[in-house]
Amino acid sequence: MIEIKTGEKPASADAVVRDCSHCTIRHRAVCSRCQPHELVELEKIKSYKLYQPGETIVWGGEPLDFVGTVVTGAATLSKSLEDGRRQIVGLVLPGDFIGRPGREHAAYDVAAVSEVLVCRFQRKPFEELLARFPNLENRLLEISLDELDAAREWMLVLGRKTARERIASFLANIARRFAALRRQHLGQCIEFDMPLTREAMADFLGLTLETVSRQLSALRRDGLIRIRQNRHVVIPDFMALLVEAGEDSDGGLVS
Amino acid sequence: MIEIKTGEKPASADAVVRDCSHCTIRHRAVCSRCQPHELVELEKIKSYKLYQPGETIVWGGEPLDFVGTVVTGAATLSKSLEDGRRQIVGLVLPGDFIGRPGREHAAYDVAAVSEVLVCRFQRKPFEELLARFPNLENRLLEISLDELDAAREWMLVLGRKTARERIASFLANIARRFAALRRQHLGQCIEFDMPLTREAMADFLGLTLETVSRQLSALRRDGLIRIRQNRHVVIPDFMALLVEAGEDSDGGLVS
DNA sequence: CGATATGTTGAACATTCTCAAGGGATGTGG
DNA sequence: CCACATCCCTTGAGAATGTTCAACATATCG
Repeated sequence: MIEIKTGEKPASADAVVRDCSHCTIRHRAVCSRCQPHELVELEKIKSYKLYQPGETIVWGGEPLDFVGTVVTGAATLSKSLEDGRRQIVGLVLPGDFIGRPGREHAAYDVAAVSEVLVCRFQRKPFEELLARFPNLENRLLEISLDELDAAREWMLVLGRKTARERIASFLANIARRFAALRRQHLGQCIEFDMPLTREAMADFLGLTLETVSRQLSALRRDGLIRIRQNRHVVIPDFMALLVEAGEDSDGGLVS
Repeated sequence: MIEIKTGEKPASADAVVRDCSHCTIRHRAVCSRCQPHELVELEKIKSYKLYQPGETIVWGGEPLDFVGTVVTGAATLSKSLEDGRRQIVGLVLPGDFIGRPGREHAAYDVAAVSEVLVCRFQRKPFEELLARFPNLENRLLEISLDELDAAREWMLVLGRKTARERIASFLANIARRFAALRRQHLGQCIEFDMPLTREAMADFLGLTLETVSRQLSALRRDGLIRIRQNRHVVIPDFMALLVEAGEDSDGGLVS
């Protein structure tokens, strides 16, 4: 089974990936449909950078001269109001794309929550390749439409779900994404290390960290989840969790 | 000044648009960058359809065999939970795109809130043109990224803003979009007919219709807006409204 | 003009937030 | 190896924002 690092330290980060042919997440990345000769062009404008937990990868509003793909680790996309209220608008996991071609300034803050390895492309040359390689633009369009669907799904969570439903929806989402990365099935018992603190979960869910903590405790009491050492989450019955999330009964296994 | 119909009945709908050269919203639409010979190809797979207020344009989950652009009128994109709770995830105004190329089934409900004229393309042939015309795919990517930004902006509203701030944000949003359609400036006093009922506003804002009504009354009492006949809104001082929305002081006029 | 839709306002209630105190894990230096 | 500090998390009590239920008002449309 292919082991994909998400929270753990990649053993010698620089050595993990050198060229695209050994890349662990290329099947999901923006370059997944590129031909060998196209990859050669991409590699010319590519560089890897490792970010430490807590480090800011992109400052919202600042000029951004690269785009790229997260290879290992987890990062958050967030927006804030002037008085400090923060909303996390996306969780970036391995294979996910960062940055917006065609835009000078970043629209969001991007922050590493664990150690994060990013495969970065200089933005301007990348935009030229986008125009030249339909395979690249195709895939970026698909990725963007998927993220749009995910964002709108989350609007339903933020606008209409209760605190308990939000927590359950969030856990189910994370479980789905980790299962996809590990190529696991969701029918069985699934477990993972929660990449976010309670405070970050609250900022994702539009709640306070106290409410997050209370609802997690409630789900634990009700036997829907188990928690070890605050961060390790076990979901014994995924379908039962989906019911708590207020989702379609079959929404978890299709697609 | 160019008059663009949004809420009003288009005088003889079928006659308004015949060929793309007279289209009122082509500068904003998915086809805005197409060359004349590309428009010829698009016109072959194009047809217009008029929807009545309240009519469903697309049923979420059902097969969808067209995509297209709204020419006149306003429609909502929404998702619902099984128990009936509803969240509007987008407001579709003239020039906006409907549907997702490459997907068999619709992800959201689309419903006309006023009389809506849609310029429809058969989905399969449209996808072929997408692959052949970079100008078309380019523009669709840009549109999708803009909608993604808008969706994430709205996540901040739903997750972190108070009822009063949500209403102010919503009014400011609508004002901005109508001003853009009419090519008006936002510095001056702006007015428009609210396309949504109080209930639909509530479904957009993640509130109840009573809270919407109360907060609108409060904004009216505070002199930030004027309302005539329930639907006609006047914003005498756009910047003051932005302050109530909790946004950057300069966020309204740039871009 | 009456009927139905839509919108407003009030009062009681509920969920979530705020403020506060304390518990547990992890890491560092003595 | 232990004491201590820090960070993260949990739990409680009171407060507040928004919801629910209800009555009434105002448009709109036949």
